[in-house]
Amino acid sequence: MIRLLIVDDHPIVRDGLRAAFEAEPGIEVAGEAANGREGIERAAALEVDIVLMDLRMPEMDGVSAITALGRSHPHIKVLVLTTFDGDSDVLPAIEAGATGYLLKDAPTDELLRAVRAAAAGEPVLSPSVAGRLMGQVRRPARAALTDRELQVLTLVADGASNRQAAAKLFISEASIKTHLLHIYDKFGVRDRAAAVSEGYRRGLLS
Amino acid sequence: MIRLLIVDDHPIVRDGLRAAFEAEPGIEVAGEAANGREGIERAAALEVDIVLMDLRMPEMDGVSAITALGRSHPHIKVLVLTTFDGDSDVLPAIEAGATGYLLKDAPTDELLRAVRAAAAGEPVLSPSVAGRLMGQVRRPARAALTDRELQVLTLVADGASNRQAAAKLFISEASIKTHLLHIYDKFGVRDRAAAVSEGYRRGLLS
DNA sequence: CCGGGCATCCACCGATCGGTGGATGCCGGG
DNA sequence: CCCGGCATCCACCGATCGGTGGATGCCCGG
Repeated sequence: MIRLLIVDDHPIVRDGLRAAFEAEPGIEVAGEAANGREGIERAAALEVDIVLMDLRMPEMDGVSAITALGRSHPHIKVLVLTTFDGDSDVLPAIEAGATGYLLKDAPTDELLRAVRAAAAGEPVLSPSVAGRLMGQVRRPARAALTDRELQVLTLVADGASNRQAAAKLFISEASIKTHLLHIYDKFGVRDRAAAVSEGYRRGLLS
Repeated sequence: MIRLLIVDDHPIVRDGLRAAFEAEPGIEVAGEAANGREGIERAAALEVDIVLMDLRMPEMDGVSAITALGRSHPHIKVLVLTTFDGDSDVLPAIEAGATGYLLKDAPTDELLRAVRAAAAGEPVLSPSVAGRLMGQVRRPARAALTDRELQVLTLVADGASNRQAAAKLFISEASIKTHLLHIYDKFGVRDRAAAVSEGYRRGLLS
């Protein structure tokens, strides 16, 4: 019997998932949780085998929860189940140790197969995610911004000139420019407007 | 008997909703649809009273579907049911004639009350949406961009200089600058980077 | 102990941008 | 029929930005 934990902040999604598994032989929904923190607690307490985890949740997001679970209970498999095809957390989730990645618009039987596959230790990727993964992996590996660079980018997105950003961060205008140039490099763009755009697309801004 | 149509591109969400209503006396789930186009067809064919409509869907989005339904079948009530609190289509949906607006993380009983209220002709707003509505309404009324302005903004977001944008649109650089100045006005910003940022925040870019 | 990543600073230059103050033609609503 | 919104174009100027090619000090990890 595969013991399952559903972690999602939307009651409706939880209900839908529970309904999908309820009738299924060999799979048992052991419990639910509405955020990452609850998810970690219950995954341990209920001794589950598989966790179905949403990424965007209050309290503690999915990626953090996956990281924590991986440390404390490395035998528990985590299947990420998210709404967004364009979700910017796809890669972080996999890096954090997710066993698989599914989109919520997957048909129910694909869900069931995925859970069984994950229980057997196989990695699971929905086709669209697999495609994105391959595309991203051959890319420069999504250079992450440093804290400082993100601060600068945020200020620029809010309309600050280099001078104003410098004033807010108590550093010189020259440093702002350097940070921006580094950001341009990492993003593969040539000006602040495109950098802001890329920042949103990568989920670094909002 | 209230006849209901569920329109959402995620089978799991449809299942969850169907399960929530199945047991409910006086409410009958007459059918489901996976996108706006199907939704319009089935709403008419199945003679439903209420449509539960997601906004983000392939083929035809929710706002377009609501607009079309409002024209062809004004007596059918549409309840928007979306995942995102920060969804930028909240206002367009209401302008398009949605009877109500709910977030999918609403508890099941709130859903039921909402459907009954909508059937009775009452407008339905989940508290968080009501708050945002009020906040927005007192704001400058979200000046919409013209088609041309949006084209320019999109190009700028992709890193185009004024000159490059001009070349792509077969107009002069001066016109690009004029369009940008109009955009700055409407957005209340002073430079292209902030305009791009605002474009994303308002859901005009992605 | 030394290399490398990070944050910080500097100067100089050409290119671009934003601001101002116009003008024209088209179209649709009052 | 005229006004207003929209798209288009023009010129000019100062401010800002992006590019280049450096430099320093810090701290972490091999």
